[in-house]
Amino acid sequence: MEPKPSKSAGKQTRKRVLTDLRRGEIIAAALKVFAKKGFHNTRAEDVAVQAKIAKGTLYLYFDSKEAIYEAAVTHGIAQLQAMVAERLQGAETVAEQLRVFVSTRLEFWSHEGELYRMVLTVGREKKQRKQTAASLLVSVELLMEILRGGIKRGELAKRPMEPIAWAVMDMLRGALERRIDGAAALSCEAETALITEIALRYFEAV
Amino acid sequence: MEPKPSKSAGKQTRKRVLTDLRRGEIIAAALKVFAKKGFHNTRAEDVAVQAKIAKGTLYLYFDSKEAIYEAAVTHGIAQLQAMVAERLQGAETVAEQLRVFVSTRLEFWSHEGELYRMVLTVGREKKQRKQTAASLLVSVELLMEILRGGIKRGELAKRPMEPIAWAVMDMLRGALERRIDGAAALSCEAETALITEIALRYFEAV
Amino acid sequence: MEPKPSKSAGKQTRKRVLTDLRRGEIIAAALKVFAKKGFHNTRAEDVAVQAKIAKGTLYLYFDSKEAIYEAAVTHGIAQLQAMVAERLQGAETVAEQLRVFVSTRLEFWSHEGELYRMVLTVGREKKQRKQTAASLLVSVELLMEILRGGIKRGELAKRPMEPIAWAVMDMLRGALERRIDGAAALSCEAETALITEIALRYFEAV
Amino acid sequence: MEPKPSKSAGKQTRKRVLTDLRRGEIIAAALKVFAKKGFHNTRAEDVAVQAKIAKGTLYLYFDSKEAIYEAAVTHGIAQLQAMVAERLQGAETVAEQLRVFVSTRLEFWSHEGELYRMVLTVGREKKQRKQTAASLLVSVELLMEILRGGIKRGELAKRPMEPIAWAVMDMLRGALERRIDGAAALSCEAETALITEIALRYFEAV
DNA sequence: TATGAATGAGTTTTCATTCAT
DNA sequence: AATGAATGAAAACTCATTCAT
Repeated sequence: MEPKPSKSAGKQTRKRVLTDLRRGEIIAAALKVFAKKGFHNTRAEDVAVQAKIAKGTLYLYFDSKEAIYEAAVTHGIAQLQAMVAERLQGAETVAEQLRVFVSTRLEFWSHEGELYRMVLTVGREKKQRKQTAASLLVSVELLMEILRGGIKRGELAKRPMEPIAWAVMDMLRGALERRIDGAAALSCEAETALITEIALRYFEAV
Repeated sequence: MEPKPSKSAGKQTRKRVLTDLRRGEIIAAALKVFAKKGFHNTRAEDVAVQAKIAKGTLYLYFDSKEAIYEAAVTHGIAQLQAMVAERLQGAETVAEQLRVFVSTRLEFWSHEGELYRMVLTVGREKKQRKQTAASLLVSVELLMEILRGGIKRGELAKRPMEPIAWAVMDMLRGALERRIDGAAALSCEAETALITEIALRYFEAV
Repeated sequence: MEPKPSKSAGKQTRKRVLTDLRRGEIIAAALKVFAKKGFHNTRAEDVAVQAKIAKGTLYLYFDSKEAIYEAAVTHGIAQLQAMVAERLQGAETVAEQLRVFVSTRLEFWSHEGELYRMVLTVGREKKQRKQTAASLLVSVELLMEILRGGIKRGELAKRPMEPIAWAVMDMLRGALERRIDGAAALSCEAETALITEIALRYFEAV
Repeated sequence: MEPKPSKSAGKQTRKRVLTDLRRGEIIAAALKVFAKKGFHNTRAEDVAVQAKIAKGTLYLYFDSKEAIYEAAVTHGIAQLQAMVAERLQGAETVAEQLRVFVSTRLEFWSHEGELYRMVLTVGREKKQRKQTAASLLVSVELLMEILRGGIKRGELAKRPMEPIAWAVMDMLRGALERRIDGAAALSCEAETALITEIALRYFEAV
């Protein structure tokens, strides 16, 4: 009935750190098994085994199997967005900004392949659809902001931006998946270059 | 393990036709419910109810819930490929062929949104991954064939084709999903024009 | 999510009869095990085993373990009340009516000892308290009706009835429990006579 | 299996007193929560929280959740019997003794409503049944002793005593429960008077 | 002595699949 | 062929009890 007791939201440093540590371990374990076998085909106990704890212990740190998934995704997304924001600091031209936008994402998810794969399988189910869509939207908006800057500074011709922004996201996603599936034909850099080029060509005057 | 014996592969015409009819009805029903609630959240009985038959009857026509999924996908893919092949007959220039390639897919899946959504959710799970990948490959190869023709005929500059082929597939997929999710910003035609243009710009001489 | 499909509430005679039969068997089995081991110490599977069906089958006929309990009680109470009402038909004097009221209950529950014991253990828990209290109230009101008739006809002195009505119910309950526990000192008839006598004495003029 | 070794049965006064203190606190806490939510729906941790100690500490003082229940009951019963014995000192006539017997019980349990409610729900389960029955028997015997005295002294007619003794206990219990459930119609005194009157009327010569 | 994180057996319930009719 | 009642394996989650600190 009562919700988990406010999960380490206080500030008792010692306990809080330990708790967060455990939660982190569980998330990592979950990532591994969810990615490998899919969310639905993974039993809560599989996660526990992977995390080397007992089944019941999971429920000391999370309310449900779903809660673990959500925590994992939220955590990953936050990390990525922070990283992108940081790297964008040093980029001045549109071309450079685009490159950062694309390559950071590509690299991040290449590392976090398990998380990515998990999002792919679970993220499309009804319940998660909104969450997934929302976080995509944030990315598209950032991208449009970048393009808008380029147009304003005259680096790009004035053309509708939204469609190409989505197209970039689509290509990014495709590249990512092929990477994670081991079916990538290009290096990270080459892939980045390609997507960037396509986007820039779209904004060349006719 | 063994597939249903009466896969209607024999030649008793009467019975075979009836069987195929039923299988088709079941597939259509499955499509509807799988797409709506997701594969895992759909009970075999839901499919049966939708198909207006009894639960047990399902198993006269399919070995398992999974088998229904597979049949549905295979069936859809085959239909699509036939349609594309046919429409390509009348297309001569690369631009026209690209347009057909893209718009046919867009239209087909827009109609078959349920099937598409199902593939999206289920198709990424381990078991189905190969099947999904294989059918994608077929499409990419067809697309490359089109591009190759264009280069040969001098309509396109000579550039590496595989990356852009995948990029087209990615954009197509993205467009499709937004369509199906009701989040599409462009009409089918506009979407097609955009993707085609991007592809062609890529092949413009520098 | 959806409630059981309106449990044989229709009128398709064949199926309905069969379903009710099964439900009855399950209730009987539940009575046995709940009474013996207590509601909480009985696993759903124990009921199934007793009913000689599989665990899952329970859930074709009832929504939950609790639902079985409720059905059993409701069923028993209804039976009892019908029986009392019927036997009261032939009773004219207060003394006779009281005798019927008491003895019918005593006999009924002696037979339905399992049900009674179940009500005793489960019926006091928060959730069921209201149900139990309500059905008691019905009995007390019937009893007061009987007494009121006696006073009106001058067979009894005019004294407050409610307290003695409850007292009769209390004695009845005690007698019942000792019976069921095998600790009864008197026969059913003697017990009935005693309680009736005590009630009547209370109404003797001072 | 063995009861806790340090049942404070030894004689190290200091430790023993402390231990008993703690046990008492735990019992009081248990009473509160068991009465409120029922034995089965109370988690060991609930008791601990109520007692403001840690979950593990419970098990330093009691072997199990059940042991706490038993201790609580035993403790309560002992208290009651001591109180009744004391108050009976000053009572000389049967009427007076009956009044004391009834009213003391009524008052005691009214105060200890939580304990009483707990006994009601848990006391009927197999394991506790004997304990409950035994302590009832003690009361009935005391009551019969009182009645026997009355008969011997000629205050009461000579009639079988056991049945009426049980009847008194039954009415007492009923009155108690209605009190605790907040459904009592009479005051403690009126209730006592009623029960006493009924018992005495039973012993009036015909 | 006190703690509370960890454990894992045990419980309810679901649902793919079978099979007697 | 068609049915749908029956099955029982599995899965999520709970909680009494233990034990390292």
